[in-house]
Amino acid sequence: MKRPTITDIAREAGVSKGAVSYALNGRPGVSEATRQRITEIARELGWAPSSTARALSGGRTGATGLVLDRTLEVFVPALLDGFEGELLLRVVPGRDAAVAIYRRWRAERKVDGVLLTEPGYAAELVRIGLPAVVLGGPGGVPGVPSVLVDDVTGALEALEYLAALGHRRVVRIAGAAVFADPAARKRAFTTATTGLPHPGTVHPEPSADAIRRVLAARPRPTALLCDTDDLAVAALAAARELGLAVPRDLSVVSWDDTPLCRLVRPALTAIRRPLAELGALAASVLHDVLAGERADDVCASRPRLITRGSTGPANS
Amino acid sequence: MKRPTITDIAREAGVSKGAVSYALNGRPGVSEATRQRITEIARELGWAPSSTARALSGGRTGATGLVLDRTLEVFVPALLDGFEGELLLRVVPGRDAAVAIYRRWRAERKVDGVLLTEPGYAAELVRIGLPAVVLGGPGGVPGVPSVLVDDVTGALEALEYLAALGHRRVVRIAGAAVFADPAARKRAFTTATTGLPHPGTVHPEPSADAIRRVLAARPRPTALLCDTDDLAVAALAAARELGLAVPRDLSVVSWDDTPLCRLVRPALTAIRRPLAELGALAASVLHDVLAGERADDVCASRPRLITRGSTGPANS
DNA sequence: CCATTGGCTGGGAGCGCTCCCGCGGCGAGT
DNA sequence: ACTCGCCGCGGGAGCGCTCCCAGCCAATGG
Repeated sequence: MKRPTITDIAREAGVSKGAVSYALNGRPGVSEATRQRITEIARELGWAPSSTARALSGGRTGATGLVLDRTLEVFVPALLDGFEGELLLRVVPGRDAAVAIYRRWRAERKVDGVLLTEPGYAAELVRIGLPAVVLGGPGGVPGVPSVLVDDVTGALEALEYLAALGHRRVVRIAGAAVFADPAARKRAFTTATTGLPHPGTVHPEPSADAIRRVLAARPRPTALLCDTDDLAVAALAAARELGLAVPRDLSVVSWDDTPLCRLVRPALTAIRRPLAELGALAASVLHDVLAGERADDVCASRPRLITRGSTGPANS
Repeated sequence: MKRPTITDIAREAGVSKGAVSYALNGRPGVSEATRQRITEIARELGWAPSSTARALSGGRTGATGLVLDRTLEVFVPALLDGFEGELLLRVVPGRDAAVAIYRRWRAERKVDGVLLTEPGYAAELVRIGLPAVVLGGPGGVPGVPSVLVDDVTGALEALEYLAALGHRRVVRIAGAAVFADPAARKRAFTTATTGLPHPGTVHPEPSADAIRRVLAARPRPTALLCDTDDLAVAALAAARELGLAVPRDLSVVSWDDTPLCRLVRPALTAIRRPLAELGALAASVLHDVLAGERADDVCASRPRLITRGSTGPANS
């Protein structure tokens, strides 16, 4: 009942361990006939490579690390969906704890590389010497490529849609958007709204209070573009408290389209970002980095606007 | 710049590898003086144990596996919060894929054990030969202990609270609650409501349609106890569509208290389960199982009722 | 004073795999 | 026909750690 090793296979096949290793890894050094035979024996012995032995010998663990801040919870499944391979996950309370984990992972050779959920860590990771890929953030640190979502076209599409509905006073509620470049969003929003008679403004505070204040302004905005789904839900709540009907008096567009958007009433129109694709891209970029190839920033396909009940024609 | 190994430490300290190993692992066999010296040298050399070498030699990887179904997304952070150590995470589309992952993890010695999010896998895991712990579900499979949340007292507290508010017609909306034993919840609900003039009923279908149908019944229930936060949000939406004001015409109590409960309006009264504690318990129980000790089911501390705006006095 | 005990320690054999080195054997070149 | 070169494979040395075993020395009892 003991687990078979390549030594067992070698004995069974009458060859050496080395030959078995080459054969099973599909690399040159053995004849096709021998390879076939070895593969067959391995199959019927039920052999599977020991990840630990591989890791020791090869210096690679095959796992990628992800240190999570609590705010990201909702996005992990979507991200992992596209991510091939295992993720070693760790939830930490703050920045120092995160850096400590990165250090330890590096020292203990626990992971080959890590995914960063915010660009602020990139420089630190370079210092630690752990390969890393930034999700969604702006690049800039040499050796730490980013995988990006094109928030600019996403924002443009949403704003064009709102413009077509007659909205002229659009306010963006900026917030702690994950996998996003705040500067890019801001730029996209301001350039897209410069043609409007009442240029859209950006509100920097993500609190519910801020939303109430925005809605109390005169003339009142007819549409909100919220950086996160949470903010959009908070906006719905604020509108309700102020006696504003959505979408009659106010249209709300959200960013991300987590399941939450379909649960609330009215259901939220949202800019859906291809998060699964982001995960897949991150995996392949990290792979390139580990292979020693120079990896550049890559961009996922454009977001799509999902229209639901929270948007409608402007009414003033 | 090479990473120090215990051999380096041994050379530096003038002792053998074996002595270093014993000293750094705090086990008997070396004198206290030698241990001190070795520890000091290890520290100044910046030594950290190689997890891969440990895993190869010791047969333990130190990692726990968690295969995720997409429905659980929201709970992972809370769970991990209490879980000490790393979790190897994998999202899969269905049951077969999950079993395949378990098999592979076992064959490749990727993880020491796994956390199960539903009891249905327990028997399979025994067959595969992977140590496992069931989160929240009913036990029953020998060798696979469960960590439980006391849903009975949670349900009782909520129902007592509703009774005190004058509610006599309470309906439970059953759903796909995670980390829970459906049978226990049902039992708790039926026993707690047998004293009421209109005994509470359990509706087995978790859809929004079902909720609408429940609310269309005459006499209409005055309170709903929803198995999940999603269902509670759906209930709020359904109530709204039917012109029912919450909490004036209908009180809604939710189970779990994810952040969602505070975002919607009215904010949801919820039975908060100690999920972080569940994670911590799971870690320690799994530890016991791995140590070969017989582990029994354990129960986390009782849930707490968090009252918010979705509940109020009965109005009919 | 010598044998026995017991605490410390050095040596070394694995754990399962990768990869380098080198050796036979075969076909091709002159 | 002889040599050269290359292909296919065997042998073995690590990777860093754990843990068993035997040897050493001091303390102790007879």
